[in-house]
Amino acid sequence: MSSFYFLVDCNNFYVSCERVFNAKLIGKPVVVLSNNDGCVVARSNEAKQWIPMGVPVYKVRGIIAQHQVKVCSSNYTLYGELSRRVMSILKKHAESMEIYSIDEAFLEYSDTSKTSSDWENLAIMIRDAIRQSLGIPVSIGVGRTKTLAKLANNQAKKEKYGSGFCLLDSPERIEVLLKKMDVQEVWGVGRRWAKNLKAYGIDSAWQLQQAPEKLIRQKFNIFLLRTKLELQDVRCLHLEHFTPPRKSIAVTRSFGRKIQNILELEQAVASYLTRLGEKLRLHHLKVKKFILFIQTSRFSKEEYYSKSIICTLQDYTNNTSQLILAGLNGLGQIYLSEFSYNKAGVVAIDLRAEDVHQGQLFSGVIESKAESDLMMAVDLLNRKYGKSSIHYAITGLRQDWAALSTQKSPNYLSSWEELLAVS
DNA sequence: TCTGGGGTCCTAGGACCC
DNA sequence: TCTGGGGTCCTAGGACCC
Repeated sequence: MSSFYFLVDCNNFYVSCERVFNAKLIGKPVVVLSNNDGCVVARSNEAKQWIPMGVPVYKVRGIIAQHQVKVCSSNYTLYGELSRRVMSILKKHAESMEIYSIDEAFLEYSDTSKTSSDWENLAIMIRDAIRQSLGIPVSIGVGRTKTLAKLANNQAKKEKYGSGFCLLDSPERIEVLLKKMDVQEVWGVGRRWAKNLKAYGIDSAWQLQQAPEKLIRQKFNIFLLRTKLELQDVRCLHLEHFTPPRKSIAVTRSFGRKIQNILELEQAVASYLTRLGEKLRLHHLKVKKFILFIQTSRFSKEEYYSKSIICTLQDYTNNTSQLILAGLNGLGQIYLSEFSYNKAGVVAIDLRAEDVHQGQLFSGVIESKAESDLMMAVDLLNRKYGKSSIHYAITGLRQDWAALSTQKSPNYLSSWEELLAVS
């Protein structure tokens, strides 16, 4: 007998986080918006009936007003902090655990003598522990494979007045659930593949489980084959106990308005590279190459332009001035003055741990201690006195091209100035 | 007027090399 | 004039996830 996986997933996580600190949001329809205040990225149960996931806000302004839906800008610092607390509670209840995303974790239990009701009691205990200490509701799906645990979790979330728990411990239960589930609800099957699968007559999760291996392998790929096997209760994916090293780190943003002027574009690129430098230093990484891209809006009627360039540093670095120098050089090569841009970004690739030294014998660039000390001092001051207290002049003072975030909740947990006052 | 951001992995085509 | 086969790298794009 193999072990069981519990997939614990926080319900409407961002909305639940906002509710922890603002009781007025409880029981009301609430949505949380993306960075740019552009799209809806989380909805409370009350809001789900009217507002689709991912919809641009301007399309649902009317509905928001009509039903008095509360609107929050996203506050990732707050969500990250609450996530850390959820995970530390889960860890106490698990034999081993993998943090899968900001609001989900897989727990593994190998005790095979437990009955169905033992598993349910364990799940209820975990759920109540998190609700009581943090006020965050969770749903729990249980299965022998990760894919089945995910699917069980989907089901647990659907049961409106149920326990938020679903267990798949027998072939009969698996069959009943898979027959109810559309193939697109399976973890790893997105919109495109669902459409292709349906063209082969595979509409439900059950039909995918039953589909010939040869078809899946030939018309799709090895990933989907693995998913199919996991639906058959054959374990292909295991718990990942350590987080693999990052392969890329990105800073990309849409602007609050369109930019045509290269000077403003330079400000944006320099700002993003400043942020990239901070992220690199935070993760103790250095970069040799980064992708710089600029693009016009995909939704605009005007001609679409999207161009990227790989900027190569002389040596691995996390020094902001060197990043900016290389970035501005790259920007000059891809910028065309006839377009109005709505987004830019930088993506660090070719990363290396900070402590690996491999000097370039002939490059003549050996990073001085003075330079890295300077970066450390800048990071320290910006953490202490707030973002961009110290910054490069090229990043601009006004930044009126930057996107807005108008409904943001305070950083209740991570900033002394914004701590919740109890009177 | 206003359509997110940050990841992973795979594939296909062209350039170039032997 | 005939124009192979296999490898790598680069670039762009597409699929998926949260």
